[in-house]
Amino acid sequence: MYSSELIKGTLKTIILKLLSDNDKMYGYEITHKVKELTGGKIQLTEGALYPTLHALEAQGILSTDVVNVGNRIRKYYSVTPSGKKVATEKVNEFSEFLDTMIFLLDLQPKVG
Amino acid sequence: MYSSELIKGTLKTIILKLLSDNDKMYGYEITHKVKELTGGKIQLTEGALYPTLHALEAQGILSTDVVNVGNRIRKYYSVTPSGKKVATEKVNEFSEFLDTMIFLLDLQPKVG
DNA sequence: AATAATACATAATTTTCTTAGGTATATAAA
DNA sequence: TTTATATACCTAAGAAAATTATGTATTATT
Repeated sequence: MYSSELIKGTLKTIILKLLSDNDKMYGYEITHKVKELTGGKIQLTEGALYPTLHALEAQGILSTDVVNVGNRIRKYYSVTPSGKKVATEKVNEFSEFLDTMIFLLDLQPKVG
Repeated sequence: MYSSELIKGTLKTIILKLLSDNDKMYGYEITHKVKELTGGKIQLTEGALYPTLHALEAQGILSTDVVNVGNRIRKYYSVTPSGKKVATEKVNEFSEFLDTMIFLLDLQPKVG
């Protein structure tokens, strides 16, 4: 688990990347997917996640589809057509930022 | 210039890396060095820098040496012996975080 | 029956940064 | 010579983003 300081500012980028790749996901699913993919090193908190999802929806970047699963609701989020562009830009900007930080901190990243 | 959101949480790491490599630097020098090294993509603001330097000093991670240059003062910061360990840990943690983000966002970093 | 997991949400507080200002000296340009 | 720019420190009010702590409710497991 990384110090929360490090993860600051990455939430929107992570959400938009996952939703770009997965067509539709719901909040609870996002937190678990991120935890799984990072081996528990990044754990999104609901207090940060839900307000961010709501904000992205209000900005027209995400759209929602509320589904009933038994007696429980599940709110699926998808990237809107106009949101796709924003998502790509966010990820690209983060990628450039990483390159800058790798240079600045003189790091040797593992290449996948 | 990256969106400020992206840079959030990286200030301490940047400061500690620069001071680890450069023995001693003063605040104004740090902002200019970072701007120079990143081609203007990262510009530290004084309102963020100085309080952080003061906090790191209060924590015993940095020590200061005030020098008179003409009639002006210049406050040099250095990493203390015990601070060296903190600095290394910070940079290492950031390095691991980068690897995690590269995997999570499916990025291909430039290798230096 | 009690606990954990699923699934949503908000509100108070804290952390961190931005914006905007303040002080003062030295240098370059108009 | 006055004005602007650069050097060099600093703080305080406010905004932004996250944490922590709750709250509601259903479903599955022990």
